[in-house]
Amino acid sequence: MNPGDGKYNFSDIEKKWQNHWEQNKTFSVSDESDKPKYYVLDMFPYPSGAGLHVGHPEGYTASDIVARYKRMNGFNVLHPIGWDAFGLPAEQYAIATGTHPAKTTQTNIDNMRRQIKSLGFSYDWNRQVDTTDEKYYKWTQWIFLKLFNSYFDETEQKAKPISELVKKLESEKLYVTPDGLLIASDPIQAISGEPIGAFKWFELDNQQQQEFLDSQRLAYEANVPVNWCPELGTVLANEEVIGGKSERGGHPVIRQPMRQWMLRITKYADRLVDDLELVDWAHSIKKLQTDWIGKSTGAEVDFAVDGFDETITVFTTRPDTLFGATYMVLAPEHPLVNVITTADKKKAVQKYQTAAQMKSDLDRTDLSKDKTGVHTGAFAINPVNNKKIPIWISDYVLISYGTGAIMSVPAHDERDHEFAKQFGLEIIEVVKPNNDKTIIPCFTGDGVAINSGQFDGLGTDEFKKQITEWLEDRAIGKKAVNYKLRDWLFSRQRYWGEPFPILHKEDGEIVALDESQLPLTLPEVENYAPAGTGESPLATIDSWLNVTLPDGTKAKRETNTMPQWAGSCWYYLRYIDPQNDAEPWNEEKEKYWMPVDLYIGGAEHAVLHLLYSRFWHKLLYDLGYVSTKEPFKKLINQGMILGSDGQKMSKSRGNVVNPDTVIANYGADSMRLYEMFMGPLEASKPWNMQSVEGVHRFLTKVWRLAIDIDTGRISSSVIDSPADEQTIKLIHQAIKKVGSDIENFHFNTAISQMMILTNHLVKLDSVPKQALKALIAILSPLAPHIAEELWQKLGEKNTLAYEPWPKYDELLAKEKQLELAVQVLGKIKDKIVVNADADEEQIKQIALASEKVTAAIAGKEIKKIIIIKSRLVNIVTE
RNA sequence: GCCGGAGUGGCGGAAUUGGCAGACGCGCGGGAUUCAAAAUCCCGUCAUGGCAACAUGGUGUGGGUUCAAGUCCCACCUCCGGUACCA
Repeated sequence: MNPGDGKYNFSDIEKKWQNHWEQNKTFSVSDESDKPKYYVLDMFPYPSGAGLHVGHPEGYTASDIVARYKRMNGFNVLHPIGWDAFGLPAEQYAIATGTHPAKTTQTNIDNMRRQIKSLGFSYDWNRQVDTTDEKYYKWTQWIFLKLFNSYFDETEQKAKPISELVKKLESEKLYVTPDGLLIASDPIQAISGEPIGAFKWFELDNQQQQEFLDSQRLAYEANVPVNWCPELGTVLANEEVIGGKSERGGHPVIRQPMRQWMLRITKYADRLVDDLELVDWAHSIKKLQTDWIGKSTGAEVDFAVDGFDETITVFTTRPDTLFGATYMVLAPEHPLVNVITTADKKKAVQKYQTAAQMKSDLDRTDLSKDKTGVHTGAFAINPVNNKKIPIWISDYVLISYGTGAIMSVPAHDERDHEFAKQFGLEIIEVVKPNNDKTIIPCFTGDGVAINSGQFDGLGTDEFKKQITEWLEDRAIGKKAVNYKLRDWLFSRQRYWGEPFPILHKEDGEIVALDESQLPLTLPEVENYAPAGTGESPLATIDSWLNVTLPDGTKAKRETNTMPQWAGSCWYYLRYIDPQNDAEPWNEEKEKYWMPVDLYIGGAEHAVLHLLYSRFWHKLLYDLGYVSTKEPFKKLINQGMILGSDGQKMSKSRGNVVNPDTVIANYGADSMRLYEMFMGPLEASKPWNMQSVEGVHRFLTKVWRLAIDIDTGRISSSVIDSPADEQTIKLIHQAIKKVGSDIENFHFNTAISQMMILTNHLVKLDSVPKQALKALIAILSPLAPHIAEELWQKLGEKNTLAYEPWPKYDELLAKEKQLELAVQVLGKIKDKIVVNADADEEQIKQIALASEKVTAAIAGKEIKKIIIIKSRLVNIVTE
């Protein structure tokens, strides 16, 4: 061995321990243990061709530190990783090159796995999941079948098997109304015997029964408007449409209804809001979800159309402003538009409807600074005062919210106000502010009713209550709730996704595959491009598409595939029992591991992924497959890592940092430490390569503290003798602070504290072995490779991974002597040193004895002396 | 526009939640070691004035509460993130 050979060789050390952990299956975790469980989950990555980005390891490092810390504290820790591997990039690459997406995906997974492994995370690699693996998506399809075969029981507010609904219908506990609603045959509900106009189950023919059941399923088919590009022969996502043209090629895109699969997430809207109370998430994320769901309470009101039998129902949150409704607006797509439009207006209305159809949802909002609209020529009757009000159409009213129609109160709604100004419509004020005398042009707040007949003088809340009753008494309105949340459009016209386990019979009947027929795997195709008919490439594979059922009838497979969200909706459950081929997970194991104790991931998934998986979880809960109402107990969103220029990292800016480079130059431990040292986990912060060097220097310092770099053996200055008082104090302070900082996710200050301890230890002539061991132990969750290596060099045989977290003594961590600031009127005049156990009187005497203090208070009267033990003394003078 | 979050040295950030502002790290300046360099170590580093002890000011801006404010209250400015006519 040559001088210097024993220096900190991170590459060898890190490789050595990564191999050691792998070969010894150090982090493979058992489902049976006496220890308390702890489930730490990372948002699993999409295996992109670009590989890992420095943003990924931030969350992964944080969760790994917690996982390792919890292991050392006696928990049985489940810490898995997997691959969210369906996705557009692999499919686009397939369209361009003909390479099977599975092949691209596998290459990318291999690369990303190598990168993740090179960071030394303590994942249980036996539990990897891959959403594109048919052994995995078999169960994604299984959950889809659960959705398809369930309905939502409104009275119990939970999902139930649709077979139970059939039983209730057959036994005539429920009837079906002509407009497809369920009503109870219960005598309380239907006082005078049989509900009028409702059908008993046997009164419906087979097709009607099927149609009715389909209308109740949590997964259903519907015609919904999509971005259809005839030129490209495909449906486009909203992001792929720019200014009404396709992003690629610039071809026109129209909003066209097409057959799509939908999931009835809206049935869970209330529970998705209410159960946020049960989880420990950042307030801002909860609010984001609540706003997304957008529950609003108000009333539905029927307006008669003058000269027609039809009525138009509107939804309003302000029924108290009914007297101010001076006109009405329908969405251009509203079905009654064509019925009520007068002959002289037909042309203009149709022109407007076509124009609206050409615009995407985004354009309808973004580009229109001025309100547009057309009068239909028809009039409605305001039910509160029988006034005739004009009916307009305008694209500021959305067909997909509420009833697709509004009553317009231009005096108290900004959008209506703007519209009325634009077209010179009447504005009547019906609310005045509570205390304000001045009339505000468009007052949208609560106040007191005016110009509202017998309701004048009522406060907004009271008015709402009374008018709703008034409407209900006359059967022209009722209380109603609406949500911004829409049913989830669940189908994509793509190849690279989970196929739906659904068959369409020739007579139109929809049949689900039996669970025993799963998985329904993807066929091989020649060409990955869309079929051109709005269908996926699957529609072009006749051998896969056409099926003959056992009874001889012919059917076609569903050619849509599921969106990328599907696989990520439940992966945290599969980790619990990833090899199980008989069921998605074992019940006992689920009870043991769930819920996820800590979930770390990017804030970009704050709404959709978390909402969708909560929805699926609630379905599974209702059906008895999972034991918790909510899947994720605690959620942390790591902030974004920016380039050194403070900008978002991107190829075009040339500020992307590749983790491989950092690991090659400084090692995984330095990388991990730096990611955590940058600042608070949840904040976004810029990368600075020089600071990486800083934490690297710290690790080198720890290494030299323990190791003689010439021999590579434990340094002769490390001795087995008791530490001095100061050292003991710093050790105990460090154990305490690092532990509590990890529990609170303050990794940056935990590292600072270890630096303080190390800076002290290197100054000592001899290093007490116990001090060194404590430092290594508390460093190990953050920088596990160097810690394991030093631990071993100190003669320890076992991995540090399950070594108990060092204990600290509160008394020993305390300062014996305290330095207090002495202030006069809040300004520091001097500092004094007192014993930690000094009482207030003693502190006072010492403080007043200070020359600088006596000088400062000379000639003044002392009014008060404030003593904050261990902090300061403040002398208040006249 | 609306809703969140944040503004602290040259930079990243600390500050027991109302109690010594700037911990820790980067950078920078000076020094030691070295033939020299790298590495390492030591000293300094908020601003202004002063050789210095020290004094004064200082946490986006303006006001307020308090013995005491980065922290609490009111108004405003800037940046970042989300959202987009949801009646």
